[in-house]
Amino acid sequence: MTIRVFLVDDHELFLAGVRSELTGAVEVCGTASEVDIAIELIAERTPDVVLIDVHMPNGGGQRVIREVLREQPEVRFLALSVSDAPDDVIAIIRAGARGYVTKTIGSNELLDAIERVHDGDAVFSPRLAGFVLDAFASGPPANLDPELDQLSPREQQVMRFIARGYTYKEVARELVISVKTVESHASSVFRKLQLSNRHELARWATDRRII
Amino acid sequence: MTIRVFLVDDHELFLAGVRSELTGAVEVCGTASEVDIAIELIAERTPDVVLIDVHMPNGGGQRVIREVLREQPEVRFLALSVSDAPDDVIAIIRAGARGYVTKTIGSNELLDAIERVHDGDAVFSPRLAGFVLDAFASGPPANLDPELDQLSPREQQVMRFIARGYTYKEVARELVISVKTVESHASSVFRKLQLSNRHELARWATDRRII
DNA sequence: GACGGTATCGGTGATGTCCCCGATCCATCC
DNA sequence: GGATGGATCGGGGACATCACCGATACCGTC
Repeated sequence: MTIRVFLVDDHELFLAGVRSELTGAVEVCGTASEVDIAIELIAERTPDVVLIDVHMPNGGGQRVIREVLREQPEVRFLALSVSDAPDDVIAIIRAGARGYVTKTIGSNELLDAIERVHDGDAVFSPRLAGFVLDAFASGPPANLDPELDQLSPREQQVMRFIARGYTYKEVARELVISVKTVESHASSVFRKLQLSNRHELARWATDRRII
Repeated sequence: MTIRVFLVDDHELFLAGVRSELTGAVEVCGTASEVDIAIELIAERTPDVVLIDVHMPNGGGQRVIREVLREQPEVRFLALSVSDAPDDVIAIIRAGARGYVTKTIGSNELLDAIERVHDGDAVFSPRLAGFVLDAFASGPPANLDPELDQLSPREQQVMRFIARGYTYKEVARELVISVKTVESHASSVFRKLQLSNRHELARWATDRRII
């Protein structure tokens, strides 16, 4: 099946360019040039991969990533930026992006990067690779945590609420499912992470900057 | 009644000097020249005020303050240091010290500082005062938090355990009291801080770097 | 000596937490 | 096409949490 890709960039010309380059190879299921619209549309279209610009008014790519991952942890983000500044890379990876490439990239390489991110790889432009490894050594970026991958998307979602101190009832209301289902997911989370209660989970999550 | 004072400094000569200067005016109930020994002896002797050096091997004065306050929140700490570096002052105050004076101080002024700390005042060497006020403006040092003073020492003690995720039963075992007493203290804490459950308390405490 | 605050302990009861057990539905994999 | 695992839901039960009662005792202040 073709990969469903969503594009976010505040430069509409660039958006159109990328769209025409990608069409045929992947399914471009939507585009947005504003942060708030992007968050809404991604929730609606449920793409596999989101190509996202870093610098945008009203919160930038980071905000989109955080907002979307809270509700849809299974969406993969690939940052696409003109900048190769370390701070930008760190910020966007910490927000939860799975990769970072500069806009100098060619369409073939971009397609390759999209496929690799879709398969779960972390992708970085060659000249960023060395720097990224350094950053990993000092502080591991949140979402590439192998322990998190043990959890199904739904379990991650429930886990984030529990760690924030929501009661099961509140989580059930948020996700529009039954309390018993929340209990099931919570039990799975505890078992998989080898934690014994929600307090340990809260500490676990804050230590890893997941919440 | 005379104030019971404990001295901690890794320079034994200095320790002896201060001891002889203070004896008569206050009761020196013990001294220590190592961090671990200090923690043990303070727990045993329960002094009113601890005079403590900032720079020491194995954790420094900060570690002593944190460890002791966890179990004995009513003990007052007065830092006594050769340094007047802003970083040192910030660190030790954040750890929970009630005052900071340099070793250039005379015995009369030191006695006065001890009495004022014992009475609950915050004491700083004159040339540090301006700097301290600046620090307050940017980030209020943890333990001079007015909200914390609403809580009795016992309540603070219980609060710290609760905020760390201990169950009431575990707190009861730690403090060797009944579960019902822990519940009473917890209820008082919630009422005084206007919080409704332990999760809010945990967030409240971490926001203020109390735990 | 009365009063207020702290520390201690107990009972009752509603609700929340977490475990055990069960079940159905659906997508993917071999 | 059956096996596997995820997502959904339910019952029952042990225990934890927290509020609202109550009580006694020790302090210090006024």
